[in-house]
Amino acid sequence: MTESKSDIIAQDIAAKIQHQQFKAGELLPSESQLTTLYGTSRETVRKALNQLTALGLIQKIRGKGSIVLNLEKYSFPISGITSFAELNKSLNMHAETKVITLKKMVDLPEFFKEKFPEQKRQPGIYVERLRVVNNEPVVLDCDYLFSPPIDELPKEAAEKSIYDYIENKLKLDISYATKVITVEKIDDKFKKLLQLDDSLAVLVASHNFLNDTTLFQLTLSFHNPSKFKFVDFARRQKIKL
Amino acid sequence: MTESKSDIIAQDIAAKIQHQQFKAGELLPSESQLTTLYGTSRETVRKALNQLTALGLIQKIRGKGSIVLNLEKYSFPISGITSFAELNKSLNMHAETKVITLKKMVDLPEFFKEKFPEQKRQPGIYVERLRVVNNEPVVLDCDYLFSPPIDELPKEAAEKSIYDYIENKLKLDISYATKVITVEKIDDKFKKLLQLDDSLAVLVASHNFLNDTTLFQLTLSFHNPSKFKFVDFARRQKIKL
DNA sequence: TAGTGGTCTAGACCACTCC
DNA sequence: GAGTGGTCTAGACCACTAC
Repeated sequence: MTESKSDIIAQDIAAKIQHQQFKAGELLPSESQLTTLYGTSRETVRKALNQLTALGLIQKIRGKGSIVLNLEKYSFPISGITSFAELNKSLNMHAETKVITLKKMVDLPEFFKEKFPEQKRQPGIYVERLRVVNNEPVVLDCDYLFSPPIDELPKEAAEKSIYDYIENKLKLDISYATKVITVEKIDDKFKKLLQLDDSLAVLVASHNFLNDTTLFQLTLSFHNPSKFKFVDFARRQKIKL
Repeated sequence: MTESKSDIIAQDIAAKIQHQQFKAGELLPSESQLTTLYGTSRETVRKALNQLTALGLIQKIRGKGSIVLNLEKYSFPISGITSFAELNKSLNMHAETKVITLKKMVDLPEFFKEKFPEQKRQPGIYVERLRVVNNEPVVLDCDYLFSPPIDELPKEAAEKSIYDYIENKLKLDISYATKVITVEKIDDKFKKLLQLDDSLAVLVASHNFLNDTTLFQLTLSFHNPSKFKFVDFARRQKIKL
């Protein structure tokens, strides 16, 4: 799990952008300058810059240079697969997580089967957690973690960060996810937990995969519609499907 | 606007995946095989594969190979900035677009100013379009195209594809966008157009930029909540912000 | 014309999987 | 040990911007 040179360079530049050492609207040092600065080859610098481009931190313009984009102005996209604990940390929210349920099961809960009809019977761990920000319930996260590869889940891990536990204790390699966002009617139990007037909630359903393409987790997140906000940064596709 | 070798290779492999010439769950030819197959260097092949990885078409596993992922199973993510016309084409929907309004203005409409309070006064073209699928109204798209760079917009372009007009007629280079998804109360006019019972709609607000970081378009899309579906593919971030 | 980013190459070494 | 992908290099040529 050693970091590559290009990752380190990307990290470093990203940090300097966030600390306003490189300011929005200004140009980064040129690729050849960065090459000598970091003592590496140009292609390696370019890989780092490409990561920042994909994230929306910079925009490269041929013949000119790399411009630092203004994140805050159009709202910070924190995409990728990001856990609540990580979000919490990077946004400095005052937030807490209440674990409502945590139990082993031999098969998926019924409402998971409805939303994920393609899933076969498999044992796992079911976790229900309420996210509370400024004393208001914001999200109800329902997770089903398949066993194997996840055979145990300590309560502290569910309270703190399941992803941290999976990556650092179990040494599993979380890689990618597919998410589907819809608006759905929810049942009274969840309605009450989220303190909703209406029975409509925003549902984010996701499949989460390890590096070896193993599906290790299914998630159903029910969001209070009035608190829901999803921010995305997208680049125009060159490849047509 | 010539296509690079790596783009062509990525296109080619993507097409073969879609036509099931490379099937889900199977391995692609190895990088060295692809290198000889396309008569290019390995780094070029790797750039192509990296694009497919970012799109979620394949997963690379060290020591093994590149696995073709199963798109349909977890719902086809069509992210990036994709226009309705392009979506329509790639999904084979029976859809039509009704242009409700198309006019030049000296400043943003009032409700745009509310949603985009940071915007300054600037002339532009305001377009209101209703997207109808299977005779049901699905989305109301409200666009404000800044002049410059967009000084004219023929009605046919609004009916067919604004993006096609901007890219191919005006030769402008659409590059990236930031999107924010929320749930909002909407006014009666829009409620009626979308034939909603409720006054809640899903709002997708986006800033759209050219390659040179010029903001050329603001969009407010009001979605019928019962028809709304947003699909996303995300990879775990290596860079922490 | 000088400087910028965009693409491509041929080769090297490493870490990992599989047998 | 043979084959896979991951990283890095030094150099080349091109297209574009700015002056």
